[in-house]
Amino acid sequence: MNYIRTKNGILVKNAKDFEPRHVFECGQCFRWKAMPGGSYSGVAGGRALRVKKVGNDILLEGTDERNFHEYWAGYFDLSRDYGAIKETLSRDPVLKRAVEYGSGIRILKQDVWETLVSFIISANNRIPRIMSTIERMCQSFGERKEQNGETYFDFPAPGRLAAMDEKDLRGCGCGFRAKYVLKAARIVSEGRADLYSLENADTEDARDALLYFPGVGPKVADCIMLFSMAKFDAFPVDVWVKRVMEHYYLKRETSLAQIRRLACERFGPLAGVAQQYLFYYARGTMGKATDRG
DNA sequence: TTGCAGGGGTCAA
DNA sequence: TTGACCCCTGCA
Repeated sequence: MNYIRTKNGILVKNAKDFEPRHVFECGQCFRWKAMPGGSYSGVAGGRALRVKKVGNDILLEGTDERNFHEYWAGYFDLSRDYGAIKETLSRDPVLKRAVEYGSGIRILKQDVWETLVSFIISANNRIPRIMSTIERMCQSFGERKEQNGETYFDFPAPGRLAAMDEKDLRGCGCGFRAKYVLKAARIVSEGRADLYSLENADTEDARDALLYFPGVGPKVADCIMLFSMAKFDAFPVDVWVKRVMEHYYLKRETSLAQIRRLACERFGPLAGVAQQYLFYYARGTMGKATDRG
């Protein structure tokens, strides 16, 4: 990819398949906030960043070239050709519309531990509350850092959360998910599961391993694999994806497991990317979407 | 103003 | 297969 250094950041040139609003509001991440003027501000990988579209370019403010290469280029999946992915998916007439609607979506490569906890919290929950719960957890238990005079908080490490009580986590707004987060933290910090090795496992094996965590069912496991392990054949089915799949493809009430199976057959190794376009399309066009950040 | 249903699922029975 | 689960919001 092409980029130039600026005074306090990196300008990625001709990033035509990168629209910050699509990337940050398609439901894959919870720590990016929309700022006045259309930029997004967030924390990932222990680093703070501001992201803004400038014409056809993307300005990443608050990083240097080293951190850009070490972290952000991978996080934003910048080496992948989403134009080619969209072309392939657009052979399907429904996906063609969905891809046009969310043309700037990219699948982020997020931290596995943070993604595990975030999606445990997402169960039967709404986006604004998920975001505020995670932010409170970070402020209460995450490492405090400063960058250009601004304070931000890292996502708390497994050992840090493992040392807490259930009531501490309830205090952050986790609700009934507090016990799941706590147990997951203890499993990871005690070395009973190696989250980061799952990236190298095949999708079915990684899925089985994730289902071992309390609070992780089929949908959450698929989200973790798609949004932190680049397993693009994972197809998370939530109510919106169920809705859009039944409406445009299946024409009848269908079980979650069956929708997942049919989608994987139909979309193959790009099923997860297709899911993101369909999800964003459904959220924007099908009925009420009152809880969008 | 108050009350109630329901939400980007999972668990347990 | 079904109800309970935190708690906040929208709506009657």
